[in-house]
Amino acid sequence: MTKDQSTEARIKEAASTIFMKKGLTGARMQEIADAASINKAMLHYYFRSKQKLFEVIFAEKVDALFTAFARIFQSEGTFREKIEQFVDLEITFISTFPSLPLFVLNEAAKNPSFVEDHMRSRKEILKQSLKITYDQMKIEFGPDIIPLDHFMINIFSLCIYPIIARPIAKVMLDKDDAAYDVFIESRKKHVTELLLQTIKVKS
Amino acid sequence: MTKDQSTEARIKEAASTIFMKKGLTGARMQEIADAASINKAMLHYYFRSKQKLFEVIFAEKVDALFTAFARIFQSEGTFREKIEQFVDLEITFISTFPSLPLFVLNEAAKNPSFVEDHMRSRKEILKQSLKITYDQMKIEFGPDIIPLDHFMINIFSLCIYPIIARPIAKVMLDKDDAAYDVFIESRKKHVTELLLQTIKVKS
DNA sequence: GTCTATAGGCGGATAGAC
DNA sequence: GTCTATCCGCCTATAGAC
Repeated sequence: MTKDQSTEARIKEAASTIFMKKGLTGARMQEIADAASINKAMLHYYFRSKQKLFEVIFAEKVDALFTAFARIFQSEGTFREKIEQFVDLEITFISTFPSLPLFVLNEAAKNPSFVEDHMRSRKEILKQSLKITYDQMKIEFGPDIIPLDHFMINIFSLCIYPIIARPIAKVMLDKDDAAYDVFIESRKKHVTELLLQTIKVKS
Repeated sequence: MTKDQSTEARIKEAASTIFMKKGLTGARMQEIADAASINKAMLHYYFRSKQKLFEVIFAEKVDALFTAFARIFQSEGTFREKIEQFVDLEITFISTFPSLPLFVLNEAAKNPSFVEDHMRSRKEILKQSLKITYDQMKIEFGPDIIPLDHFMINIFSLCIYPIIARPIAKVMLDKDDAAYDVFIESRKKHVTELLLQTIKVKS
């Protein structure tokens, strides 16, 4: 928490860390204040209430997720290269912020309407990028390919779930943290091949 | 919350509901007491503290998950039938208790050591069942098949993630709840075919 | 075992000086 | 804008009667 930032920036950075780790209900205003090296009163001065502060942070996180995904999809090249890059970048991104998806999913589950409203405006960028890739698939492989819905969900499932399920998967696969990192790294190639191989999967 | 149960059973049922919905920190003892049609004092009489009550419930949920998975794996028949049944039963099970995986993953992330210790004793049943299916794969398809680790994680990812990501996926796929239910149902066949088709995927 | 009443403290929020 | 001091309600937990 570097001192040479505006107070508001420091608060947001601190709140981001604490909320991600403990969730809305688990976080304490005092803890956020400490992490930002200010006192509780300032939190209320800048963001009025805990709820408001949380909503600002949460909205930013959803944006971060969606824009990251959208940017990842905008890679250039052949269809194979696109998938390769997308899987690589997505796994890398989620690995860098491993608590982000669980945080979003969890708070989304607890407050569906709030989240849905916020995402609705963001999804078009993502859908459009994906559509282009999908059309490219159709040209290359013909019209009889995996439905877009399944394709989309498969990518996200295969990239994200292994990272958010780490504590459980570690135990099931008998791996320590280092070994699990290697495993996740190896999934980049595995998932890419799997996706390419299942373009013509029977519905 | 049927009245004709022991108090302890009613408390556990109520606590289960509330904790799953709101998490440890979001849940209120008063709320649990109300749901169980008793008063707060009884909660402490039976379970001493909120933390203890939570741990009992959480342990039960982890057990429920693992034993359900283990039982699902113990299906009989050809390899194809096994995969078919496993995917079908797993998606059905998670759909019936959609907040269970997110609850476990979330609390696991917040308290890794507690969870890991508890699971370590449970995992063997599951691993053994899966190993049998995998050996069957080897006999049928030869030794050059998808690594067990990836196979295992792929199954869970493809079955579980679409259900826990429902609020987000709904928006991305432009589906209402009914349409999303249909989609999840359609994944039973899709995921089965995908898994069967990728047994010989390049590592 | 079950209840009421209450302790005790934590945590979000505000007042008000500087 | 930033701080200290403080309010006040909520929430866990316990005491103690029945």
